[in-house]
Amino acid sequence: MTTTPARVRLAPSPTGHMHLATARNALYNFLLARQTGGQFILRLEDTDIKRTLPGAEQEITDGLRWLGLEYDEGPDIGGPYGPYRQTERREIYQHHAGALVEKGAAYPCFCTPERLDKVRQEQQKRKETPHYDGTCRVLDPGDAARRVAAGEKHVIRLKMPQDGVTVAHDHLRGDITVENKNFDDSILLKTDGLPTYHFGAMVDDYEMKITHVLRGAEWLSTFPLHVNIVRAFGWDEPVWIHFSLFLKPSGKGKLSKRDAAEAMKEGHSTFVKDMQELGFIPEGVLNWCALMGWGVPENDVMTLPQMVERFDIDHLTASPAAVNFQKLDHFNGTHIRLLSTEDLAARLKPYFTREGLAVNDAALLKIVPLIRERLVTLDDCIPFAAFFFREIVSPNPEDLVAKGLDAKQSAEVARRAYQILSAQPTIRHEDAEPPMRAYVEESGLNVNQVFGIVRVAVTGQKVSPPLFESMEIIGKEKVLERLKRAIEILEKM
RNA sequence: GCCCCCAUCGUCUAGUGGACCAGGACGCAGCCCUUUCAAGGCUAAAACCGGAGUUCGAAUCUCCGUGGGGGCACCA
Repeated sequence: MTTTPARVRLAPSPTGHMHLATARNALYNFLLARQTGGQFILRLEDTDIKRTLPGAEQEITDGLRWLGLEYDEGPDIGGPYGPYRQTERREIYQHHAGALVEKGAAYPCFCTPERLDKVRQEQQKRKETPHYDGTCRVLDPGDAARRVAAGEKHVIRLKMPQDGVTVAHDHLRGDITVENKNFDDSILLKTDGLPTYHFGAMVDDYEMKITHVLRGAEWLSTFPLHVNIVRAFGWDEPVWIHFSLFLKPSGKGKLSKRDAAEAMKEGHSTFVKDMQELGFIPEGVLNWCALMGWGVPENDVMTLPQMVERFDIDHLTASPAAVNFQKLDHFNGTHIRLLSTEDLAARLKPYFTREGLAVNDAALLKIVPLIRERLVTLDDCIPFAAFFFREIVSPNPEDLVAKGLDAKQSAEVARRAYQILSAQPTIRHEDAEPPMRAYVEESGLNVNQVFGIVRVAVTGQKVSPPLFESMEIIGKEKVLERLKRAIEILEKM
């Protein structure tokens, strides 16, 4: 276990919806920070102006807060190493890029995008790997400096070593060795003066004193480049960890936008913003995400504090993981069952309100224990408990007819139930159930038939929480009213 | 095409050379409980990608295959 405080960061681009994988990455970073008493930092990699989407930053900060992954430093809360948006850090990158050019480790490049495109196309035609041809690498530094001073458009490229190998060390995967001839002289600073991801991230990780870079495996192929940038400066390297990617449920390819739409049809999503609406709770989502890329031998139901305690960067998984929404359902239901009655009631209330139902708080507190173990998602409270808050229920007439009986016989059962219940001083379940059971005995019918009719009459549905406890909450008056209405329906059949 | 990464039940995973006829979880099947639906309890089926090597001993180390994934932008 790491004991020195870790400074870690989540560095998303505000270019789309906050993805599940971002949540998982945030979680792992958060866990390491909390476990070591370090800091979790949010930094926005917003250097691709064209792709930056309004609202995307808000979605990320909202998503993190909803999940309970509070960050210690970030664009909206500031911190000692700000600003935390890369577009606000231009001079810092320019300063560092200049230093690299000074050292001879980088150089200005005046090639136009059009020329580069042409070169690329020709290379592809010759079935070569596309790469920068090095035209400006060999320019005289003095000439280049004069052209820059004259205001000529240019980018800054890293002067990569051309022979030998680069060995980059990943904490999870060990040494990754790549021959340097496979590298390009990558662009560090774009014509617009903003850094590319590669450069911006390395500079900021250094400036922000990041100790552990925990990110997805999509960065693995550029990892040696990043290491070369850090080494060109002579900076200390952080601990690098590239964890597993999330794959489509089929395991074929990484999650895409299309998969989000597909998942929505089944009441799931790969976007964090949808989770709450779909009735998932942060505890469930977090537990689910945590176990894709990290395995525990036993007791895999964990709350955030428990995860903080047990998380271990030495036991992460390197192989990609196919997402399994059934497992999300399972963890969500499990964590719902772990909530206190008051907590669950408070979380359920908005879902009733959303349906236009007026919630009686005292009743809700009594309802929660009845439906708790039936909920997979919070919005399941509607099919299970909406009837408590409706004035009338409208049962499907056919559902009122018990199996093995006809409408007339069923009406008779309902009438007897009405008599028995109206004769009771109270409708508390301990009072109401014994006489009803006695009636079942003497009638020769079975409990399913009798209780089934009453259930449909009183709740309006075939599936409901336990009948007598439910009737107690609904109240004698309403129960009798609903029974009466059911009798009328049956008599008309 | 080139480069890199990965490989245990259908899926997520435990496993760091002997404690493994491979453990847990989801899902699936059966049973129990039960007024419906759940939840819960019990039981079952289900995996070390293939081949060489190292070793007294390999799921674990090495190599080669195969399969899967990621990347090859003035995107991140």
